[in-house]
Amino acid sequence: METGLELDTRSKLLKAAVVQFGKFGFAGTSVRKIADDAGVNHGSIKYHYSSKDDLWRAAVAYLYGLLDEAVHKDEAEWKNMSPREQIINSATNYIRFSAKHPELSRIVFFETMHESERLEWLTENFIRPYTSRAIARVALAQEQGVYVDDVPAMNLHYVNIAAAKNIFLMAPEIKRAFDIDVFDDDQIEQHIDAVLKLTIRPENTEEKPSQDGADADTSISNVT
Amino acid sequence: METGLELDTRSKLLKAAVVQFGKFGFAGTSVRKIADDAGVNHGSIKYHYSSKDDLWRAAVAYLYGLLDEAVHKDEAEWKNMSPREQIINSATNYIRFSAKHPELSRIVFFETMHESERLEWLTENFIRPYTSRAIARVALAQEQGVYVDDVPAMNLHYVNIAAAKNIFLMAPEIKRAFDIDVFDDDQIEQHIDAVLKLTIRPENTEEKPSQDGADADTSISNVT
DNA sequence: TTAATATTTATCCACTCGTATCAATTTAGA
DNA sequence: TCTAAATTGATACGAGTGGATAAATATTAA
Repeated sequence: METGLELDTRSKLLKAAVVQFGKFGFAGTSVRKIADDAGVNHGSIKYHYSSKDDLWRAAVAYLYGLLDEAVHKDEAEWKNMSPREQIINSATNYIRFSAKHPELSRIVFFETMHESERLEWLTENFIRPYTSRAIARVALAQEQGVYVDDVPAMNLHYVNIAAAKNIFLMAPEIKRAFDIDVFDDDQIEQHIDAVLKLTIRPENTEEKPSQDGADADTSISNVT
Repeated sequence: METGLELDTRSKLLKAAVVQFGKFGFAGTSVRKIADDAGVNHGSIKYHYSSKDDLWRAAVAYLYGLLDEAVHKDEAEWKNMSPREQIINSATNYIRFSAKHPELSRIVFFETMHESERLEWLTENFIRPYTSRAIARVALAQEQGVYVDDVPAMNLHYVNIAAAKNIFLMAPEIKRAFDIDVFDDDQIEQHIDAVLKLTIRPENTEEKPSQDGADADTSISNVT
């Protein structure tokens, strides 16, 4: 049991749970719908996960695992990169993950405006440690001249992550209102390029003499 | 009936609905809880609003009314302002509104990832017209040098609004994880200052000769 | 005061929810 | 093959849901 390899009822339930919780949140999701989507009897949820709450936690932990994997997948190469390149690399990976799994942000968001044991668990186990590290990285990058430094690191951090993922959270709206699919690869790359241009300081602002602005486009977008 | 002045059952229900729908979304909110919060019998909802759905629509329309009012409250003075000052003014008002009524963004967000008649109504009546105008304004401001112009207006728009409001949507998280209340007036002003610094081009980038960077802080933050 | 209307309250109903229970079935080990 | 465990399936239950109905009360007009 629990080898991590099974692609059966248990993992089918997890996948379906990610989708449903991502769309409707904990309160708006019914375990019967999850079971239907997974193609299994709803009694099986009680067996594989002791409750709806447990299934929700499993879905969250699964997604945070994917996030961590995605953002750090090039970590081995960071030692060969400048601070600037590291930031660009992790930001790019974060944006790609946000496009691939908007569910995580949504699930967190659903829980965010009211007290609950779920929120407590979420904060202690994921949000606080994750955000603390992220803000520290932002502050460091500010010192290194990668970000502007006349703005508090916390504000900058929340602007950064919002800039990165908001467009994907709005995706159905945008599709509906303007018939643009922001999950198209082209759109994703365009958004990466836009966010990096908007959030990261031009390379030659302070120290170096002006180099050349013409190919900033490619230099900023094709790192990974 | 319906004079717009009554501060009674009907408006008490509306206020309570805004709060509840903002916290839990349509699916997660029960009309009984709304009635309890308003201090009235839940049967009254059927009387004043014909259904939960109607009450939700009324709450949305009410909030969009407040938004419009907030963003355009200085519109009379726009003719005396430079394009840059207009953008700063409306952005500032938008951020203040986002701090005062994070419910609107949340309510929209709850509906955003799945099809429904509510989403259709929302898109047609509010999102599409509102966003179209906003993106057009962004594009114009790009031409006028207020925003950077090497980024598509749509991406810039979604980064802008995300940067403006995300921190307030994360408020309970931030309070919980770092004990910071982003709704404090100081925090709000700090955030306005940060967002304007991050999204709006420095005044002297292109045309003018470099003037002075020292008081950019006050010049950008105290407009309204 | 009286009659008509507007509003509130108290129940009721059909339905969905999460979950508990237990039988049926499949799988694995001897 | 036989047995025990693991897994799945069918059903039931109490709680909570939105909405409907009609009685009770408050308000207004005559």
